[in-house]
Amino acid sequence: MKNPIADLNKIFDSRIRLGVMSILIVNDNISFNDLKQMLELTDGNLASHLNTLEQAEFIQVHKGFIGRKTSTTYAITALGKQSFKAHLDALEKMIKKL
Amino acid sequence: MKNPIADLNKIFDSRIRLGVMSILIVNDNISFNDLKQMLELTDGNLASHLNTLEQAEFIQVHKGFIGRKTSTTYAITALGKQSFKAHLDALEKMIKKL
DNA sequence: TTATTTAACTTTGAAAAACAAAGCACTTTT
DNA sequence: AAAAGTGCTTTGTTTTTCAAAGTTAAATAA
Repeated sequence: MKNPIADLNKIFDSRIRLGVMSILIVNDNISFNDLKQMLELTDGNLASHLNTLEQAEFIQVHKGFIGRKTSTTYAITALGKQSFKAHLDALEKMIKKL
Repeated sequence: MKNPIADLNKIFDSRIRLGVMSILIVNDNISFNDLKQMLELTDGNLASHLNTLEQAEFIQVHKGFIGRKTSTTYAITALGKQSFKAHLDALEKMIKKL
């Protein structure tokens, strides 16, 4: 039998990062604060998970302005979309024996 | 918007425990060694994850014999089955926006 | 104009979790 | 008798998680 977890991406073990990705895959330009409120996290915790996702090039940061006020938003990258979908596929395959 | 990760079970963050559950939900009486080989883990690592699942009462250990040789097998409990399914439902809901 | 608040972080440090390696008790195989 | 397998536990290191506090810069309230 083949190892059923071999195709799961370690980065998506964390339900927080899973949550971020599932939000970003349907919403572009979500702000730090939106994510923080949706996922009910502290600043530091969210920032560090966003960092992990950014290092992996699964998300991109956009620093922009609303008027003259800075506004940071996050978006999923092509690689992120692909990796996330691959992870979901692997999950599905693992479970489809049900 | 409702927190999309609130219903995910923290115990199933680990892809190893996810793997164990996905094997046990379809196979009863899987041995330590079977799991170890299927998931490609060291003894210590597997044992500690099995312990976590046992503490949570998601799996049960059966110590038996094959002939006169000891044989330990693992099985999912009703609670384990229920919790695992609830987790998968939560995952599905989180992702169904796709 | 001074004070407070908000956004988006970074830094720090503690606690928890993951993991490999080695040891162990017991049994079977050679 | 020696080697090997099963199912662990113990030990110790590395990694990860997380909260709290500090930071910079702008916006708003007093």
